[in-house]
Amino acid sequence: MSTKTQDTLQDIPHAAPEASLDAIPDAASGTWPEASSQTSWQSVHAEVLHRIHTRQWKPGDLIPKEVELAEQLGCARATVNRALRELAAEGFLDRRRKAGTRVATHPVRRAKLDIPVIRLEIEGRGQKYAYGLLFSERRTPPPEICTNLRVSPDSDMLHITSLHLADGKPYMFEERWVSVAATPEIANADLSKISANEWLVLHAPYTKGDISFSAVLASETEAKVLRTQKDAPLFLIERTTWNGDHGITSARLLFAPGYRMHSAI
Amino acid sequence: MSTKTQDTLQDIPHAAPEASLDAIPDAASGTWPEASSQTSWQSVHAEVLHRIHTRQWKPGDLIPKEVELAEQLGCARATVNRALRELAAEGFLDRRRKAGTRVATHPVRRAKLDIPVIRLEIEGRGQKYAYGLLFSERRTPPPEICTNLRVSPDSDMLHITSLHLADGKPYMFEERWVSVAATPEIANADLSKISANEWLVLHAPYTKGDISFSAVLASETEAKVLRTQKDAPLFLIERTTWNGDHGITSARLLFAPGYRMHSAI
DNA sequence: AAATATAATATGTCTGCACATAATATTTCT
DNA sequence: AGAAATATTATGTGCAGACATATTATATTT
Repeated sequence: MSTKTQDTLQDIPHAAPEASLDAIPDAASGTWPEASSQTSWQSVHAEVLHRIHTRQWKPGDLIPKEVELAEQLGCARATVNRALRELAAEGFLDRRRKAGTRVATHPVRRAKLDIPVIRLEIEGRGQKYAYGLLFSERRTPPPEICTNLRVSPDSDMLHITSLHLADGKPYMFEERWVSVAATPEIANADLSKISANEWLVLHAPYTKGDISFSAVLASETEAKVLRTQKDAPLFLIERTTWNGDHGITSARLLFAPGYRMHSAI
Repeated sequence: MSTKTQDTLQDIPHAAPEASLDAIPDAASGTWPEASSQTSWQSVHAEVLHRIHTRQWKPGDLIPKEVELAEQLGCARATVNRALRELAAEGFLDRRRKAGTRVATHPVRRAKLDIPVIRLEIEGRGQKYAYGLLFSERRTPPPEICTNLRVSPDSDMLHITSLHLADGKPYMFEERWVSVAATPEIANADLSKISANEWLVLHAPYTKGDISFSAVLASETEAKVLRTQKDAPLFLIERTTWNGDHGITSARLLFAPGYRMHSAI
């Protein structure tokens, strides 16, 4: 899967002394598009990453400053800046204003977890999605929800449990509390048609959220709903969101045994 | 008013009536003083996010084009571009070249999981970290590792199991296979002093990685090592990394009961 | 009417320049 | 010497202008 990045790397080093921004003749490159003409920030990104990977620059090393690199690679400082900024955001570099840029000593790997709406997750795998509303009531929340969402014990809330299925098999069991005060319109939504999850995504924006992952044992009822054994190991996602100071919703998502969440890093 | 552009943007936050504005806790909040008379991309970022949160721009809506926004907010297009680009990267916006920019209909939330070296994770919580090498051998890998790492069944590998402790209590049980061919120097490392995890971070860069999370039951031996019961629910991280086409290492990280991984979104 | 070429357009990126900011290095003062 | 003021410097950000590229909209041809 060596894309053209490799090639561009090779190209970078020879920086034309004069040739400023004039159209570089495509020369012999006529092969694949977007190959040569652009000494882009992506090339710089790739080149720097390459130097890190080949250990020309080792963890902790101070790398050349932006102007120097720009000169070396034959591009503008802004371009180098863009590349280094992204690399820093990805955790490969540490940058500090007057101190310079160095290779991260402890590459805190940032796994980017895309957490799509459950329906899309299932459909994305080519399975058939189905959804069932199990239970719904409007009442005051139990203490732990109050703590979680930081709402008062007498708030008006919706308590919903539902089941998401993939190809007809139980996939995820959702138990959710929604603040009606924060999103009054949900009282009118037909939650047997659209999942609360999805409704909220479309109608209740949030500014802040919290998500946690853990492993738990299936209780008797949970096992029954998910059609598995009591004490089966279940993957649990707990999720809470706020809009400003308003607690919006708090959910417990229990996945059927065998569920694996994964990601590239 | 006075000059030309400068003032306009600082005013933005006030543009909206009442309430929700103060809901933005951090970010630009502190920096309202006249200090920066220039319009920052962060202000634009905040303003756009604000309009999304207040549903002036709803999911699916097409928002003004960059030049218009730039004019509206009194800044350069590059500045708007930077803000919108970040918002798109964060999953709030969808952008396509001639089609324009619209509010994401299914805000795929990106949880950024910081996965630090285990030692730092523990020390970061103020606990005392300890590490013990349980077992180490050099041999050919079992089939599933071959598949995982895509190496041949007769490759020279290191098989290591170790235990990480927090405040003296078992925290994580690690079973790892390392390709000696890919990183020969590891044969000389003293893995009773430094964990393979940490050694690899410093000496074996990788270009590609894969990580997955799931819930499993503790086997008898796993339970014993982690000082818990057989069939306890354990949080499992499986991790594999490559450098180019070379499989580097594949690890199974089993966390003691009660472990929760979490993140803000 | 369908297929194809052509124009229009919003975003993507590069450049050169200027100034802001944070941190370090140096000097000055007590 | 130690503290405080000052200079230095690498990164951070803003701007205007130009061109590149992807896509859509429109015109033209078959």
